[in-house]
Amino acid sequence: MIKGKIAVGLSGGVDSSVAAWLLKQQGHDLLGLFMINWRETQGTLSGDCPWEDDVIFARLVARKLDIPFEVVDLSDSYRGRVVDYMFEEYRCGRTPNPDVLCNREIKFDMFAQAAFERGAQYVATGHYCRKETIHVDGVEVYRLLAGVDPGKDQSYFLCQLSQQQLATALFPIGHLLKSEVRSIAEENGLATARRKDSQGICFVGKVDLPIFLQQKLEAKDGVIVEIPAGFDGFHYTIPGNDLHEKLKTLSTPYTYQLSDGKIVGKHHGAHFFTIGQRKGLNVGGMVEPLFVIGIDVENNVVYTGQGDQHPGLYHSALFISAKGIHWVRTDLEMHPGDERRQLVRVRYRQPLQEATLYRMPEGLYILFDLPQRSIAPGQFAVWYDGEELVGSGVIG
RNA sequence: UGUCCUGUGGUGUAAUGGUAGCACAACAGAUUUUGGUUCUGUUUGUCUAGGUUCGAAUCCUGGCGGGACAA
Repeated sequence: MIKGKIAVGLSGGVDSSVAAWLLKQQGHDLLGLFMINWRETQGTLSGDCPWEDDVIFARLVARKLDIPFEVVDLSDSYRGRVVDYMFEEYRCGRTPNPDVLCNREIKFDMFAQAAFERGAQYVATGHYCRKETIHVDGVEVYRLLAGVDPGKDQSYFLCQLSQQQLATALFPIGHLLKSEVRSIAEENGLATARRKDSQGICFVGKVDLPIFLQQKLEAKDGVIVEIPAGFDGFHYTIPGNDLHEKLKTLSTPYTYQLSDGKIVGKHHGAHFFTIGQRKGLNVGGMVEPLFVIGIDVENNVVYTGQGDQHPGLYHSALFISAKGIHWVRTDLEMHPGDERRQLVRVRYRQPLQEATLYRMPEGLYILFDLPQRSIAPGQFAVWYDGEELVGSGVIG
């Protein structure tokens, strides 16, 4: 039962506006909060202060609903907990997911604290996902479920939330379709009804990533190497009975050397690329497009393969170190030796994939029924039981 | 230095006398609360100077550039 004041994170978009409207209809005591996460314009497209327009819309909605409104500046925390992590991951040749961190570290941590300090008991957001409360052995357990709109489910971005964080979280629009959200906004005269959905890193806005990254990561000229499809280091299945060894091999990212291929171009820093990337390589004259299949930041080499069927683009397994495993459903945690069938995705909006999870002493192996395209270290693998998000982890 | 071959958009190629096409790249838009992917669209070219021809990327000559062989 929801009791007490609810702080709604108003972003100036239609989703959070409708979330607030619905709560208002239900008669809750509301507080609208707008958070500033990023104040700089360096590297951002579309020019100046993207949040200036947003805050105007957020305020309009708050006024319309007749609820108190306040702006909280969390840009220092955002820089320290999200942006610095981003730079660091890219520096290591990995591909971070700032929005997953933003939810774990900012919206459902710093922002929630700010809400609690203002007397709120709950924090509501405009995410397309649902929360359900059940009882396990007499203890309340929160389930994080996919949004009902199959095209908008955003549970992926909340994959790092804890039971504690879920306890005070509310997702008022998770049972609605995007189209329904739009029409509710339209019918009730919310100013955000027709605003374009936000894109890009949340609260920073659309950025030109290489330029954004160059604030902290320096450009270094290096070579682009094409690895032939016939390279003998690829494997999706391997013979043998030693499951553990097999999982280790299948989940290890392929590594290459200069001598494994031929130089086809130049780049300005291997750390600006990500696995699976096609655009930006600036290498033409190929029969099929080139995709990034490996990044060596030590030697500053970008390895590529030709065509979307190149074997270097696919892996049938991935590994998550023991300390990188996160259980949303802590009561369903796997222990060394356990094995479980789950549905898995390795990026937002990817259709769920059939897979088997193997918990070993050193971590968790996920073996897919079908090889998966461009699994990028640094991204989050998220596993579901049906529509319930059970756990997640950073791909190693 | 001599002989032979070759020179098409940013790159790789197609068109051997009749409107210069394709792929990749690049750029733009769409999709997308990460990165990336994907979709759609757009831009850009016959090395140069002459000649033959109704008409030349295509044939001829010179120049320039590249490659191979020769010494």
